Amino acid sequence: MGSKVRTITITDVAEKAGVSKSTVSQYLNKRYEYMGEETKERIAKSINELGYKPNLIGRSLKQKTSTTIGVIVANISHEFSTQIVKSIEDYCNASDFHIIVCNAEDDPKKEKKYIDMLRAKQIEGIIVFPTSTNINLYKELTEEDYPLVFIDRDVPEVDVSSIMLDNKKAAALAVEEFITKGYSNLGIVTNTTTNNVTPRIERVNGFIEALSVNGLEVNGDYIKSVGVDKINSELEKMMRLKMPPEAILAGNDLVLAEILKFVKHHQLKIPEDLAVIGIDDVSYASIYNPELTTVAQPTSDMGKEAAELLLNRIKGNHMERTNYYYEPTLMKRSSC
Amino acid sequence: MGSKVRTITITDVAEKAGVSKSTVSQYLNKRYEYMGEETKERIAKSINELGYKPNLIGRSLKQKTSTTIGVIVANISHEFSTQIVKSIEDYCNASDFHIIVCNAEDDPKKEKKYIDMLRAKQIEGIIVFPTSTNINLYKELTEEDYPLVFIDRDVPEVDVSSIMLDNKKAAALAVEEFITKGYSNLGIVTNTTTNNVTPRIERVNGFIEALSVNGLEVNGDYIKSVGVDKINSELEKMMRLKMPPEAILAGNDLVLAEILKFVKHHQLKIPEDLAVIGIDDVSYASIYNPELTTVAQPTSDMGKEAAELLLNRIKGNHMERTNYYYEPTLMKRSSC
DNA sequence: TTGTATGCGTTATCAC
DNA sequence: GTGATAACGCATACAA
Repeated sequence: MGSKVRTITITDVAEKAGVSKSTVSQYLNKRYEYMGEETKERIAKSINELGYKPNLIGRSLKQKTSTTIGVIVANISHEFSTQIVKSIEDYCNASDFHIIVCNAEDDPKKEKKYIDMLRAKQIEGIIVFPTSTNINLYKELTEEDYPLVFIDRDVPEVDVSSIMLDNKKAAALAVEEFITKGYSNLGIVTNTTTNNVTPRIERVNGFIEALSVNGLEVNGDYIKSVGVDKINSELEKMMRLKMPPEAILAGNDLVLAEILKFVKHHQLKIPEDLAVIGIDDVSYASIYNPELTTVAQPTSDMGKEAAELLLNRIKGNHMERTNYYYEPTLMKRSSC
Repeated sequence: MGSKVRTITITDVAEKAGVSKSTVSQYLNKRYEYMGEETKERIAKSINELGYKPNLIGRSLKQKTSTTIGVIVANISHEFSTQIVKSIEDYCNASDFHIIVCNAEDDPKKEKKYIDMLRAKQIEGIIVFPTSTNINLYKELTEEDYPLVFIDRDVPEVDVSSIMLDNKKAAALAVEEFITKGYSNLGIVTNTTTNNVTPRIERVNGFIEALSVNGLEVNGDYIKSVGVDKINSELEKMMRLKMPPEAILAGNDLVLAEILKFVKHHQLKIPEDLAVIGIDDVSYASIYNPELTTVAQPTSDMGKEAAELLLNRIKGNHMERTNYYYEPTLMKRSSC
């Protein structure tokens, strides 16, 4: 371990205290019940003097637990991800669990690699932002009864609980706000939906439903799901229509950034020339000019729930698969 | 690990293949030299059929290595931190090392807790954004020859290499840009420097030096290092001076956000009423109105260097303590 | 109340 | 070329 000093073990403590290894082990695990006061003190003293630190690897091997869970985020560059991670960590910290954060970078291969690694390290469970391409891998894990919780996205084919935003409602909130402000030609731009990432699909569906419910016409030209690199050209097309949209809902933070770039480049005014709402309450929403109206996710609650669910599951409380839908919040500002 | 299925081990593979554990172990560790082709094949077959996955905990215990390093970030909410983490991860990934990310939230107690935990888990080394309050802890680690690398901040009292921005130069770049654009009453606002966080101090010093070098007067009223919650009131004071500053350098992303809030609240125009440059190239710099001139850190190079340094150290190449100063880049945009 | 013996899954030594 | 055996650091059943 890099240290030249011989690492000191429970045996050293035992010798120094003049007791056996097992007694020291009992002490470490706070099974004081039948232990003499004097023994306790001698052990405590030896531990201190030797600077003994228990080796968790030894313990893990014996007990087959590691008090550690893994978190595989789809892409750590999203603010959403770091907020969730922070919340998971808070909860785990309070429960004396550790977390290993892995960044799959939207790559199923990397995701698989990390899952394998975490299992090999005897990590007790994983919270995943699933890529939806590793369905068979997820199935394998559930068949082996390996504790797993999804967050942000759902994988219907697999029997795993998922913590999600109520994406339909998020879109509906935005649509209603647009309508309240007097817009009726509404558009939505999201990342590509071809790889079945559920939030994107649900947001588009929620958007369409909300239009219908509010008696507005659905215009296919105003609905685009494309890769981030193609957003700009799609916006070009959309805004050159005879009747361009008056307002656009951005499916996430990256899409929002693309839209703002477009607006800036064409020197449009928000909201006069184009009204905008973004899903995800980006860090600069309230300092942007104009301030950006957004739909916020309760990341803190969502992360906590995911961690709680997983830890309970690890502690043996088996529970049925449930999807948890969290309420989005409209942050009214001035971009609409 | 939660699986009801009995976990299958090297022994099972050995039995099934009709060889001994040692032979299987050799195979796993690719010491094929004296191994019969046929034996290899039988082992490979057994591994496949049984779905055997090596248990890294067992290996760790025996070999006293974990091929894992820890990264303790001061505060994961800074974009800077996630960029660094991403870069470290890339490097480690390529070297088949794993990383455990911990978030100290600027709390030395948490930092200590994480360091203890990582060591107990036999993690082979740590990259830290140091809080500067755990000096004795760092000293202990170096005395035990435990691999450690600092990033972002320096701790002069401790014999550990550090990867940093050339903070003085960063401040100087901003000052020069201000001067080029014709401003001469320059100010700087940073987070509080009372807790000895070196970048903040260096940025202020660099700022002052750059003023002198360029023949400008240093005005103490224009130089503020205060907690984030006090920035607004300090700005109020500063801008109410008979002669307020024409331009302000923001010490980091959080300070920049506060300044932008202030500007917005007072309906000032950037750069006409107040020119602004921020250290840290925030994600919204190029979409803000106006686009924000910033000083960028080469996060990718910095993270890579930190990882490389630590991994080399772990592999035994002892090296003298060195501080690495990385070149900042001025991102010329329109806020100045 | 404490000690002895054994095993967790792996690798390393050395004999065969 | 391959296999017995011990060891890593710890926890636990059982004995004392």
